[in-house]
Amino acid sequence: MSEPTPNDVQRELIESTEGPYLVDAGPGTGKTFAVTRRYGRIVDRPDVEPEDVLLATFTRSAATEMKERIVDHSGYGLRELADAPIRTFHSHCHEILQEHGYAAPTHLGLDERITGSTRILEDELIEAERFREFFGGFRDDHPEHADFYRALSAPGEVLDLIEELASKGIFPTTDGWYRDGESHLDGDFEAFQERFDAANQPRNDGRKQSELREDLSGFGRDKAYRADAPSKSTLRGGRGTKRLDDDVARQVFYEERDGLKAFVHDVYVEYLRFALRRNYLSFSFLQLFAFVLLCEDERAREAATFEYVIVDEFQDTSEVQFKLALLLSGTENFCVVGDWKQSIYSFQYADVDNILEFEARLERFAADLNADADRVPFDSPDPTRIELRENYRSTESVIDLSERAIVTPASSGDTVGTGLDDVVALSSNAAFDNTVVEGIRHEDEHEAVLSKVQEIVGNDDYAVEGEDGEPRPPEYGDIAVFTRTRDYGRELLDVAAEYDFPVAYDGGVELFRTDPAKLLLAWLRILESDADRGWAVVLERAGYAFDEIDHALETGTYPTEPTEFRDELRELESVGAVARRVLDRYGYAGDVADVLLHTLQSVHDSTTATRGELIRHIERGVETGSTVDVRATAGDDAVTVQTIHTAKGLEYPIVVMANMNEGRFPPRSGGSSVIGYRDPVGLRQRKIYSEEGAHPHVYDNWRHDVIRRCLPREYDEERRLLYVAVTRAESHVVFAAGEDPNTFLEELPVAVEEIEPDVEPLDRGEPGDAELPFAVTAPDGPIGHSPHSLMDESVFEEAGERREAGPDHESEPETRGMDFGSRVHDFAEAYALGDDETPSNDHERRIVELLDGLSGEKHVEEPVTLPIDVDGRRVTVSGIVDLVHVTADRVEVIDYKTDATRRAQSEYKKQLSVYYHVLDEWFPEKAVETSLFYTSDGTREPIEPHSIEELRALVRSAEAESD
DNA sequence: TAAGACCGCATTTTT
DNA sequence: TGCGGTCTTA
Repeated sequence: MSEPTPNDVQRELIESTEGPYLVDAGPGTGKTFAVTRRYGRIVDRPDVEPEDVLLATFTRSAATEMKERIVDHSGYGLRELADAPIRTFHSHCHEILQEHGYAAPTHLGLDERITGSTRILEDELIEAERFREFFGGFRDDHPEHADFYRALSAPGEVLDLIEELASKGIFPTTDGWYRDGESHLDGDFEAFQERFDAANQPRNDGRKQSELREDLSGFGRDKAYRADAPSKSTLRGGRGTKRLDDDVARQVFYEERDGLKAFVHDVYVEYLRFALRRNYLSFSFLQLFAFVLLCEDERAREAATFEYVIVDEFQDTSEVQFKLALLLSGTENFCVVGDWKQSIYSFQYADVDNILEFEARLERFAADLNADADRVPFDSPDPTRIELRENYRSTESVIDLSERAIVTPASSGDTVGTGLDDVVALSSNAAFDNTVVEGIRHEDEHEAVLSKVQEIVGNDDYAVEGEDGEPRPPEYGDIAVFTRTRDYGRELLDVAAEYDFPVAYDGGVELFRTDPAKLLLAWLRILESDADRGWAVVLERAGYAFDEIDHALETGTYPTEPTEFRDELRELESVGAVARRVLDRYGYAGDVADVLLHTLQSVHDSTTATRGELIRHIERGVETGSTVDVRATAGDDAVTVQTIHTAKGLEYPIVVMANMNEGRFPPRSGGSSVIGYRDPVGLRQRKIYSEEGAHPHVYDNWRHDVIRRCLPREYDEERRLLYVAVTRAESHVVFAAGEDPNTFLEELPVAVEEIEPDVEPLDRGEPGDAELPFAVTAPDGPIGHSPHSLMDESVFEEAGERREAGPDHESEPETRGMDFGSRVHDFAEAYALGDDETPSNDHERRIVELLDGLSGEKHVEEPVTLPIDVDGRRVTVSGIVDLVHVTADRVEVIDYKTDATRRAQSEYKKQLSVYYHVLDEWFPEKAVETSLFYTSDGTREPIEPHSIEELRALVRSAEAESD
């Protein structure tokens, strides 16, 4: 498409180069066009050189695109702009540190230096490993923080916190906190109280309790608090009470936090030191040191400032990036461009308030930075606001739909903070508007999507705009299917492959968790040692039943055909050749297979890895779920499948928004994080330790449980995600759901039609899955003979159904169709891939038997019941065994929870007594030991189990309680 | 209207 | 583990 002439608003943006600007640039409004023209206009002036203008972007690809577009429309060539500061924040920070950063750490009191050899650590897995290593040493050196180690389940939680603090501009110094960092850690009581009061208003004219009180109806459920916590009824007041006492706000906010702050401070500053000594910087530390340097070193700042600063995709910037941008501005010529409705990277610390509260933040940040020195030129900034309103991408109907989407509640009870008033209305200038917006629904959602696509292709009802501006019937390549999750995308690809359907995946793939990778791993294991775990997978895949495989593994006699294939593989010299043969055998072709081959080949080439090392590499990849980028091959007429995040910035004539099913992202929360930071409440600890007693124990923090319920629920980002998806569409939007459409789909003005999927298989002449018809005699005859594989759920569904229908299933009451099937499946797959698992039913025990014996620790979730005679009556204690350690002659249950103790987990003695008896029952032939296991530091302490008499007493009292 | 029991479900990805 | 939603009971 040729570049249009700018409209009036674009012209204003292009020509108004002096002073601060906030540009609201909605989707399809020609933002890149205007920004690159603006840049060109600035640098084309005789007194301005490219090095006077910073154009900061969020991603490398955006930077590259900007550069290319500028080259097209300015007097500068690509070569002249090669070193121009058109880059990401991170690479610019790197640049600054390279040039002036040598002594940057000294401003925090650190003696270490940043040198030319300091590396940027890009791989987050490697960083996590380094941090674990660091944290281990830190624990040894700092016993004074022992109380906090006990509250952590993984060091990664601390690293997350450090990165979050860094993204906010909260840094440590060797003897305290940088600038006003500490005040942020303390939080702001007034701000908190406001939220508390808002959540604590009775509703329905005082007839209904406040939201906060209602939320706290689960107070203490599945929790163990210390004795000083108020009881649920004390906290909430008796029945009929409508709100919490005002004093609760104060009670929960003010809490001893010095120890916590000291702990976080020490880890933070020591990790900075560790990284510098190891000569590396993480992405967040890059920004941290650049910020400190620009703040403290006037000469460096003067050298680093620009006459013009333009920030693209401003809605994706973090707080510290906003401040960095200010420090880099030598003048007030500061222009930010973005669209708050497309801010979907909060997990990346993007802070949507940077753009929503731009004016206020600009003033506040500038004032903060100028508090003790004259650092930034913004005196009383009065930014001009420019709104790009003309949409060049979509029809009016699509724009209308997107504007509905941004104000649609994400769930029942979700209140939308923003109204349509906050949305800059866009107008379309599409040539025609024949937009179809529809919803389809069928249980087999993948098939439904594919048949819909088939219906659309070549159909004039879904005509799209051709090159000449005239309508033409759509092709596969015009259609994109968006999903929230990679998993869904992968499932869709699998189904599409069955029909030979032209689809291409675009984005990150958990490469080593794909079927081709699993099969390749199996064959490598076979080549290495004829490993049972390899053969089991291969034979499963080839269609053998458990008994047949059992027989083969026991006797070590494998079917002829795969044995020959193995020998054939042995002849091959390179791992790459092996991989290619294996993938060929199963008919794997296409993007994923290509990337797998490429990845493995490059590992092998670069490190001359042995086969064993390659196996470990894949195993590690499976464990960590590391992803590799797969790009859709351009030029193919194929449907693009991608996550919404990947699709940002792209456009397609037709968008299918898939997986509009019940179940949303949980609102952003600390997850399993124990120590967290939230703006109004500062640094908080979610778990606390008991300080007294022989058995230090970690409890939940009741204060935190109240506080978190006062904070607003964050569904906004989901709405924005939907907005991004819809606004990718030029002409048509199709929503697709499986069983239950979600609230979004229900609330939008979209008719959802129940359709009958009917995908017509295409034959594009590519190899399909190879059938391998060979048989082996099994001793007891096959359980079943349907083709199945460890990767194929349907087999286990069948197995489950058969079992349910069969005569001998009474012994396993929890056996239920799909549920059962997927459990066996998960088990078999996990086991085959090397996870430790303990069988919980006959099927699983069989799998283990046939996949060879296993010793060591196993996670199980086995419900157990222990019948005991109490006062002549037979009662049952029930619970869940969680973690077992088995060796040849000894067995030990490490973690057991009774149903009662699931609610109050401190009742160690009761637990131990119960599992002591359970173990005897389970493993009559092995010596049974009991031990106490603290997750925090891995130590085990023996405890005397209760006698059966004491146990009876416990049961009696438990019964009395429940009466 | 409130409280309790129970069930099902647990991300996205860039530097 | 930990929560939100829904269904059941008070």
